[in-house]
Parts: sequence; C-alpha cells; structure tokens
Amino acid sequence: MATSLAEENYLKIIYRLSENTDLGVSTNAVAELAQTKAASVTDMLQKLAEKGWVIYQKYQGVRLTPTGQKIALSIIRKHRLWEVFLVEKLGYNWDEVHEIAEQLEHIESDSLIQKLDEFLGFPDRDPHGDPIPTRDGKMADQLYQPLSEIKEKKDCVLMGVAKDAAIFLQVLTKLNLNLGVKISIVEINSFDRSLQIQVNGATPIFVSHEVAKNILVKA
Amino acid sequence: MATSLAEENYLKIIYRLSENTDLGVSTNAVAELAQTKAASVTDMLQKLAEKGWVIYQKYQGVRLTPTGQKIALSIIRKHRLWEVFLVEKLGYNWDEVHEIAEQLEHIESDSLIQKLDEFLGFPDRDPHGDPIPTRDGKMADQLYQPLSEIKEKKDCVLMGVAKDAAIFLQVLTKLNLNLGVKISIVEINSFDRSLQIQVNGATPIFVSHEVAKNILVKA
DNA sequence: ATTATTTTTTAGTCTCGTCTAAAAATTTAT
DNA sequence: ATAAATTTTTAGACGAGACTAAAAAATAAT
Repeated sequence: MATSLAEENYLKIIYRLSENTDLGVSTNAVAELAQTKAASVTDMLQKLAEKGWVIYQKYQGVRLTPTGQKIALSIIRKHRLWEVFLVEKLGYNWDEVHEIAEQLEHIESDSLIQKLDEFLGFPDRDPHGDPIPTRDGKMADQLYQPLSEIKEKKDCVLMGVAKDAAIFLQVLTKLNLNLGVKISIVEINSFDRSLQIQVNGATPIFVSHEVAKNILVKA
Repeated sequence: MATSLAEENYLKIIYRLSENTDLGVSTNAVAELAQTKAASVTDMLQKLAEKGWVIYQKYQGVRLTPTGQKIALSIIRKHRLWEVFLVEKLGYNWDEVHEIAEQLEHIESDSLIQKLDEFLGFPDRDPHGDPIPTRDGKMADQLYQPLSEIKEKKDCVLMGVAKDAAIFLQVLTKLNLNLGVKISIVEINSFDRSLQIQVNGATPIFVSHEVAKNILVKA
C-alpha cells in the first residue's frame, strides 16, 4: 500500500520514540516531534491502525506493527544514505544535512536507493555515526555509550552523536570533536557532572554534562 | 512566496506549453498534461493568478508572468541536473531517469543545487540533449532541428530528442541512436516521409517519420 | 445568422491532514 | 478515596486540491 508523506513522517517518529522503551508511545510525545496538536495525532493514529501499520487503542499509546516498522526503517535507511551522499560527495558539513535529507528520504524508487548505496560504497554508518538499516530492514545496534556514562579517567573514541540538531553539531565542530577523534578524560567533576577532556591529545577543554550526554563513545 | 508541489507542476506544464507559441495556453491543454480535469485547472489558474505567477482571464487562456517563468525554469534546472546525476553518477540509462527526476526536482535547497551542479562539472545539457537553465534563469535555445526536417542526403549528428518518454528512448537505444552519434541520410522516402539512415557508418536502417520528428540533429 | 458543438467556468461535494473547543479518561495530589 | 490536574479523544470546521454535473461562453457549421 502506498504511503503519504505525512504517514511516513508519523511512522518515523513513532519508531524513534519506541527505540528506548517497550511501552506504547504517547499521543503527546508524537505531537511534540510532529510539531502538531494531539488531536491531529489521534486522527492519524486511527488511520495508521486501519492500514495495519500500528497497534493503537485509545488512551493506551501506540506501537508499530512489523509492517510499520519496516516502512519506518526504509525511510531511515534513505535518510541516512542521502546524508552520506551530501557529506561525502557534495562536501556538506555534518550539521547541514539533516533538513535536506528530511526531504530526500521521501523519494520513492527502490532502484535509486540501491544504486545510491552502491555509489557510496555500501556505507554502514551515516555522518553522525548512526547505523544505516540494511535493505531487508535490519539495523545494527548503537553499541556506543554516552561520554557522560564513563566513570573513570580513560581514553575513548568518538563514534557518534545522540542528537543531530545543527546547533549541537556546530559546538562539537568548534571543539574539534569530530567522528573518530580520540577523547582522553582528564577530570570528572562530580558536582556538576562536567568533564575535562583532551581531544586528540590537545590542550584539555571542558564539556558540560548536557554535551557529554549526547556524545557517543567506544572505550 | 512558497510553492506547493501542485503549483510547481502547473507552472512547469504552462512553461512547456508556452515554448512553441505566443498565445495563451488553453485550459484543456494544461488539463491533459496535468492528468486532471479542466475544472481543476480553472481552480488552480485562479490561485496562481492571485499569487502573481500567471496572467489569467477567463476563456482567454493563461501565460506566465516573469516571476512564474523564473519558478518554472528553476524546477526545470533541478530536473535536468538530477537527470545528469542519475545517468553520469549512478549509471542509469537515459530512458529510466524521467520519473525519478520528477520527484527530485521538488527538493527545495539552493545550496544543494549549487553543490550538485559543481559536483557534476557544471553540465549545460541533460542526458537527452536538453539545455539546463542557468542559476539566474536563462536557458540556451534548442538550436537543433528535427531529423525529419532535413531535405537532402547529408550527414548530421544526433544532439537531442524532442520527447523523453521511455518507450521512445528505448527504440532509439535499440537502434544505437544515442546522443552524439553520426547519422548519414541514405534515402528520403517522400511517400511516407520515412528515412533510410546509417548510424556511425553501420548498415543502413529505416526510421519512420514519427521517430525522425523527435530526433534533433545538427548538420 | 442561427444552430450545434466544443471549451471553459461555476457550483457543490469529497478526501486528506490539520485546527479549536469541549468532553472523557487517566494520572496525580491531597 | 475523592478532588485536581493532565492527557487523550471526540465533534465540528477549514484549506488545499481534486471531482462531477450543469451553466455559460466561444467556436464551428449550416
């Protein structure tokens, strides 16, 4: 069955919100991400349920069916492949590509995505370190942990970000915190949970807990 | 002012129909290309006129204003640049790219088109030989003439096609009639206006008037 | 110069996706 | 356990963009 632009966006949002929980996703949570009103969300959830893409019972929240999940993953796959294209081929910075990919992800053509994937050399991560779902709808786990979770002074590598808002990514770029850099934890300030770190061995800098929470690293 | 997808498609169609005439474009002609009903076209023309993109008076047909023309040309520019990308970078054949470009042409981002243009090496023709409008809305004339117009037995070069329907392009491909090939006119059959031609010096083949009409050549 | 035919427009309706206001259910607080 | 606050759903409406049926204008034919 064909999916409209609005439907695709709802499914994507529900997928995002389901990632961290086993419970149904609340109407308000969806409304916030969709930048719309709760009443509109209720309407749409009823339609999506009729199409068999979500399980929805009033007041109980919503969750994706396997079909719904597959659609969501195919949109995410397209989004992330286009992001790789924009950065690797067109020379965009990682903080500039989200909005454009939001548009490109809705282009419908299986062959296009296959050829794009090949053209890019079958990448498995997007420019923010997020895994790219495979053609058959499987996505590698995000195995990395937030920098804020590390409790000892040790070295790790920046593998991704938990948030791709331009304003956040620009802060990282300014601090030389790019994908793949080595981060050495110099000091952990327990009172405000801020950190002092070295980036690739340079002069130590401070990062707030808020920033550290959204930096994903591997030890 | 922002343009919706439907509006962009109407402007593009009106542009296409205006190319060969100085008169206003008729409601029915637009309806046919838009694959919609005349009544719907009338509705839309009134809206486009209010936005200042067309001059419309009932029963008098419609024509683009300078602003409307600029919008149409920017869509055509995007369409043709994406077609170059699909063929040159992703390896599509020239008969496969139209539908996908119809979708990609509506992606809105000035920087994207600039970077794409650069990535492609600032092409000035699309894979069908059509000129690509410049950023400031100028388009080179299609200076080539239909093969059917040539009245003497002479040589020419295939520079473009007047129609990009997949079914037509596939016929050309099967006959080795690709962009840039040398066509030698061996015989002109006046009774049915068919031609006998050599493609790059190979064994002569027949082409109907209908086909010759849509092949653009330079002497 | 009237008819007849074709083209175009108007009027009214439909679906999609959204909204506001009000009602109902759920959750939190006392 | 009842009241208060919050969340969610229903009801009714709206704009965009399409449709059908019927009216009006333009064009063609006699």
